[in-house]
Amino acid sequence: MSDEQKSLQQIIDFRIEKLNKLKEDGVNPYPTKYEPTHFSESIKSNYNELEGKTVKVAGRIMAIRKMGKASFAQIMDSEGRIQFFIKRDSVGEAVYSHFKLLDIGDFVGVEGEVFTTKTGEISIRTAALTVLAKSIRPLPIVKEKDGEVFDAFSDKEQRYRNRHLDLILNPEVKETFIKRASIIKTVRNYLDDLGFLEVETPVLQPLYGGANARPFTTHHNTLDQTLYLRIADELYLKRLIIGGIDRVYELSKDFRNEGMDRSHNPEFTMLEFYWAYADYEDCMNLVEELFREAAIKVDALQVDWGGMDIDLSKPFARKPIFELLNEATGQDLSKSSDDEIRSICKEKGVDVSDSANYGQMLDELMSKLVEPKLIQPTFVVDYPKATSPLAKAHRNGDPNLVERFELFIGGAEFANSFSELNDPIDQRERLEAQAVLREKGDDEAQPVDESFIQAMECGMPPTGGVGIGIDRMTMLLTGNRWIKDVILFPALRPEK
RNA sequence: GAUCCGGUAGCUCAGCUGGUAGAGCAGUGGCCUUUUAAGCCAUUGGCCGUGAGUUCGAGUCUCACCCGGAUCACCA
Repeated sequence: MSDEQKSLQQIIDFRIEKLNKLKEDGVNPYPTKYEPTHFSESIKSNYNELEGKTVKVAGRIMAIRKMGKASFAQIMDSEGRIQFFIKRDSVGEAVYSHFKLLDIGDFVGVEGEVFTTKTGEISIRTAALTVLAKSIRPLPIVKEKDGEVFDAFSDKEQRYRNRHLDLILNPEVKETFIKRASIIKTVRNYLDDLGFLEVETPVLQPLYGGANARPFTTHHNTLDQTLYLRIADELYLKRLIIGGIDRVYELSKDFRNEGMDRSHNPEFTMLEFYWAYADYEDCMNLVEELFREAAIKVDALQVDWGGMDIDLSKPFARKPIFELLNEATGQDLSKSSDDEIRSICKEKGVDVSDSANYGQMLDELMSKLVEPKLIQPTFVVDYPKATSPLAKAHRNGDPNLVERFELFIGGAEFANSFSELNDPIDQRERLEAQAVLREKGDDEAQPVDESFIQAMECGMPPTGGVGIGIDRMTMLLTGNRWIKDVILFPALRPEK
């Protein structure tokens, strides 16, 4: 009996039997079309006008309560659920017998007048019942009373592996993805209105760059060429800035061949935009407004994120990284040597590898001591040059700093931005320094992209650039703590 | 990658210090013409994640592996 469990097969067999009975009785269980006139929730909210009127609704049967010669059942459509009442004396023996062959999970069309039952539930008194699709595999049964849910379909593995069931049975899932679409639409509209041009750049790249991460590798047969799935769009978008597209953005899937956890999925959605003649402060203002705009659209100006009350309505804080680090360590790290910083790491119980350089140690101190405390939206500004090979040196003349910010909310990073480096000689030196790191075994350091540097040598205007993790933004604005809950089909190990 | 927790019927779960696998829902057969976790009677359904081991005997104990989750590590 193949790999199906016996009892499941039994259920399926029964359903196929019913399917065949319907066919034998001249019912097409899979017709081509049905035209509903109304949806469930709008019927309820417009009851005063619709009472006694005939409506047609279509949806999936989610509950059946049979009482001999009359029954109640509930169908779910795109708006919600509504109950219909079906009586043998009203629809006739034949139709009623067809109804009795239906199961939870089947699609039906119901036509009848709107009324209220004795117990006060707005319902449809069925005059005509149309089978729209018979299901043969059972749905998990979830019941509910007074807001309390029984036997919830809650196993995370099952939910992610069977997203269709998750969507049917856990209404908040659909809600999250409706909001996700709304957030993305808001982002697009916002940038479009400012004159940014949306573009598409290669996913398959001969050389990857624009971030520090390990890539996925693939191979083009005809070209007999190794290609990488992009880890960022940055270098291509800057070529467009060089080419004269002064405001440009891309909403794209990026791919990073790294660990997975509650905030990392191997493929994820990233917004990057580049803005000629602007600097990182302009970008900061834009990002702040963009977040607020999106939050308003999905009603999340104040949002509970895993017990943290995040307030996006107030101006975001802006703090230099060394101010935060100095507060956290009680030392002026901007004036400390590598060895001094190493001993501070030790003192504060922050693990760093022996080979960690200045930038990596500061990174580590930030992520252990500072970032978890950045609950309300905070722009951390003015990063050390060592970890920012694509950012412009700070205008204040400090040779160790670049004009860069990262946005932290609820202890997590949401955006990364800088005044883009447009000095081709400096850029070449910095990428070559990355290449040295690479040779020393840092497989996340970026390779030198000669054609990118050559493009920059043709002249690149001063530019502000930003990357925003759209999945994380969605997590925040929908109150979800797991990236898997904002990605419809998150990466999972294959089922054996 | 490390540690911990979990995997038992289609679903949600119980199963004590080893002694022949349980409930509710769903399903099936009845009864039931205003129910709503509908109800009542009867009833089907298990490679107890996989594989070894210990034992007279393993869902239960040991080991390995697979899948998921949590924490940490790695990582924007």
